[in-house]
Amino acid sequence: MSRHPITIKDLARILNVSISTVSRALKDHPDISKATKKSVQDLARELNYRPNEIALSLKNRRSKIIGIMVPKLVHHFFSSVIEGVENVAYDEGYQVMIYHSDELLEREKQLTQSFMSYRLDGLIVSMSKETEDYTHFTKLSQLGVPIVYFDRVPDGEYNKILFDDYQGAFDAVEHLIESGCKKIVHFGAPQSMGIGRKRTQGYKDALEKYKLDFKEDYVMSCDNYDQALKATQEIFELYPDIDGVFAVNDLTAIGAMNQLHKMGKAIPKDVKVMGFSNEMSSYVSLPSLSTVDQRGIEMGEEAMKLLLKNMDGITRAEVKTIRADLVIRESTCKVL
Amino acid sequence: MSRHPITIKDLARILNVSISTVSRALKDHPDISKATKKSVQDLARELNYRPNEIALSLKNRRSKIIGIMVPKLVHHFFSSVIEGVENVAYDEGYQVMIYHSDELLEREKQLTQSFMSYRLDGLIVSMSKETEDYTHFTKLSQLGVPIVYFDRVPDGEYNKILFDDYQGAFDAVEHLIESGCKKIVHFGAPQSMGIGRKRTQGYKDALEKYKLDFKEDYVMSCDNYDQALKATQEIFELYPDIDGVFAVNDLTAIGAMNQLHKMGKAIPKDVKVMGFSNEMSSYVSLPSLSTVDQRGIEMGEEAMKLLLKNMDGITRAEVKTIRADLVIRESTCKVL
DNA sequence: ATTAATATTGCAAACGATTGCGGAAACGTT
DNA sequence: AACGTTTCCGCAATCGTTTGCAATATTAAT
Repeated sequence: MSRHPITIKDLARILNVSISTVSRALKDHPDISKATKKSVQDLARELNYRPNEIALSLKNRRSKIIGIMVPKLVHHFFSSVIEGVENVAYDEGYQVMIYHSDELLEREKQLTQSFMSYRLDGLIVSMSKETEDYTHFTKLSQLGVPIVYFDRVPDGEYNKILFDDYQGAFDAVEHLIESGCKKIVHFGAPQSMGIGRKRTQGYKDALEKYKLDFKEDYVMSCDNYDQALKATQEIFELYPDIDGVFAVNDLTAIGAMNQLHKMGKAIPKDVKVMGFSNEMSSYVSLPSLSTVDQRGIEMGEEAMKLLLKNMDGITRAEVKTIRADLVIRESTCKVL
Repeated sequence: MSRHPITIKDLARILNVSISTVSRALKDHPDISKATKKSVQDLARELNYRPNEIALSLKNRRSKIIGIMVPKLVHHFFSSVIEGVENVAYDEGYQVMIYHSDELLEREKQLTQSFMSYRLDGLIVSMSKETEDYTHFTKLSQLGVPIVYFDRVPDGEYNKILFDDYQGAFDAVEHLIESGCKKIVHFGAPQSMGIGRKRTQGYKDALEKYKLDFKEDYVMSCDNYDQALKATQEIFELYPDIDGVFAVNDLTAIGAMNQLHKMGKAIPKDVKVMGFSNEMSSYVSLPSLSTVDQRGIEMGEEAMKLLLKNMDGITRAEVKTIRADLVIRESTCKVL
């Protein structure tokens, strides 16, 4: 049944008018008589005519599509950013093309090429873990493509939407302290990653504010579930009187909780735990995990708004920071 | 810096040849002399020329893009299907456009319109929960757009990739029985949903095979975490000697486990629990949850392969079923 | 009735790329 | 020198749409 979708030409042929007349009639151009307009519009409706966006893209040199590139689809945070972007984009008549780099630099480069070939109008991107050299993005910028970075961003003067990792970490640790913790360990991401550094710094500064002793030993490089099991075992054998854990993400925190449970420590009675991200798992863990919400939807909305601004021609680099929200659950409950 | 990307015309102008010559030189057409070819190709490389896919789409009446429409991005299952689709698509030179219906029928319809406007080459779709009338998809088919449905599919003769929900459920319950359970409740999705019916049927048949008594009371309509907390409370107060739970998805199963824990029941000693889907949470729950893996990546790969077949002109409807894989973890451990 | 003004409509180029066909050199053959 | 081949290249149409400008038809003004 490969019948072509109907085009403006078909309408013109059927009604025995020129294609320009059809085109103008469809957009209510004043030059066209009421009668002609009506007949064209009626037929268009009847035949379910849809303009060919491809042809329009070619003609207008813009696609009305923007791209969003994320390193992982499965993370709740990225999914919610996408949702936020879509919210704003759809309202403005933009289509969203999702690019999934899968944390692969090669894939990322390949996708930027494809991005260019399809002449999308703008790009929102969070870089892969592997990405250190980001010239494939700056090249796009130089060609006049508006880009907004979020979360995993490059250094320098670019449009960015940032999550306030430092403040989130600070608040999280402060909350642990206020809940009664004196000896808090930190399971952090490698310090080569921006979020690793910032969250660790927040941890340190919160300790300092409350004059708690900071030990190098209390900071472990550990950012996933399985690593957390091992790291927890190790550190608690070394320092059995630790009473708080601040992890760089939720799964790491849950790993710590599960291992502590196995070691006979009660949460939150003996040890309090905080995660980071507010993934689904933190809601259903046992006990439920206090964490830091990254407000992904809001982040996506802000990113899209900033992109729209840039597509309108405003080019000065702008940075917007999203503040963290603590989500307090059982794992940090004060126990009387 | 809104300089246009360079086109075949630019190359032609610079080298003082016709655009047809450039076009042919770039594709190594035998009509073009070695010398000309070289100069064209060299310049193209130097100027980083990329063909305008939009123009090609218009000319060829095909976009080399396929769409995949999913109701939710955040579910691990859908994310992995997308990954599978991408794997095959990229190898075949197709770009993947992800459509996110967000479980909204309205959005779904809107997206199919947009899909048409962009003349994508094919569509892989899992329908939203709200979708009962799916004529917006069959209309696309009638226009010659190849469609492959997966997971949430319409009734009738269509291309489908199905997960064997019945067998997965059967195996899951059989596993519970073999682990020693005698009284197994089922937390199921509404019977209006296909997966609800099929998984419940698998549950019933497994019971029958082992001559276990089936009670209407043992089947509860309950398919999320919070509902599971309440349902578990209710059913275990009524029937304290239940020793097995089979839930329609992982979060429901985890809800059951957490409530049971609160009620002082030990898992897997007193009660064994099985989920369905193999989401991340099932790996990190306490105890870790036995579940049914839906092999999303494979499903995506099969879907894309079937779509490719259809885009090549094979039109007979085909149905492919993916068999379930049990993932055995602590929640169903035999306790000696 | 003639001219001017206005209301409608169509022609054709453009967006970037492909491709059938025809044409012009350059060559070899007699 | 005249012809046929071969080699290489350009013209122009095409995909679906928009739009400046020219052209025609209609009405009003004289």
